[in-house]
Amino acid sequence: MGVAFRDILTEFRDTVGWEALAGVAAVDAHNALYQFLSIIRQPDGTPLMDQEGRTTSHLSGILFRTANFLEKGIRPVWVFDGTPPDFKQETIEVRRAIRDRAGERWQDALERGDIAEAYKQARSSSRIDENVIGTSQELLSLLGIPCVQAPSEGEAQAAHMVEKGDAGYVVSQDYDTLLFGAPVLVRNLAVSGKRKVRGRTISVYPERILLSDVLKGLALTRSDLVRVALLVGTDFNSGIKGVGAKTALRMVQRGEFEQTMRERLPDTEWEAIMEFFLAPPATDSYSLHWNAPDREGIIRMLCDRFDFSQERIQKALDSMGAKAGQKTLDSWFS
DNA sequence: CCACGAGA
DNA sequence: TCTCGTGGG
Repeated sequence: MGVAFRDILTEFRDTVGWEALAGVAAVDAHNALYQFLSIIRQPDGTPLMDQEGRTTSHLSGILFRTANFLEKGIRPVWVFDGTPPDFKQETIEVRRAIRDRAGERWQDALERGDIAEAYKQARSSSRIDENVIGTSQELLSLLGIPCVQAPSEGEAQAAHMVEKGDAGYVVSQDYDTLLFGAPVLVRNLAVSGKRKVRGRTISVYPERILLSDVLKGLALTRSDLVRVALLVGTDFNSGIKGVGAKTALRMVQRGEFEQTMRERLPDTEWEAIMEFFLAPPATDSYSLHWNAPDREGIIRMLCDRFDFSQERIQKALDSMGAKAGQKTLDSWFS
């Protein structure tokens, strides 16, 4: 999921403090929701659920993440996916198959009592359905956070909003938004600063990537960067087996892109994908307004409907209210 | 993921 | 005061 650019971007990732991130952040909703759904689980893989068995992991994630963002002076706008381009269909089907298989393996692992495997498979089985989208938007609306509906890919819309200056940066774990032209990408925007990797916990800091640094540092145009992506594989095409980011970069720098595509990926109609990355559908019809959280509405939704603890929710709401009060509601929630 | 309490 | 483990729904 997402273009595998990590190996060529290491030197362009600078860690930044939270204070440098105050301002408007365009959140890649699909990426954030997937993160919440896959990670907010019990050790055996069971997600948070209400008494009726409806998943609530994403609601927990949204609430506390939003509280933290507002506390740190970050005003999020969530950008949701629209209709994917036709050439994404194959990827979508492959992912569905992987997800379904993971669901089966999760059950198998549970029956065997293999908890670690169960957790791993459960994560991969995460699915962002209409219900997740709907309840997420409902909660964000109650929190006073604006949502933008992308005509096509959310990452493209988020990139567009940063290019326009309506947001300072895109928040996503994936690098794809750079391909869509996002001038600034921020990753690892999680509060805890810790992550479990194979049992060990390591510290992670927010990291910022400037597209201009990447292009300058690698001596590439944005089209070239997309060419590298096409060789390693994107959401819209599978790349060349055995070719990673470093090899692909070398190929592009040597001007071997078209020949390599012709020889190794003859069935990929890359011109259309390239055009999509360079000039993706995006809309200007959105309005960004942040409102004070609707405390009672949030409690009705989370506590009355989804069985959240009233005490916990009150505390989270208090932390948001405190910050809002400091700057006066009008200037902050404009 | 995040919050919170226990224990150092 | 900080780290770590656990529960959250």
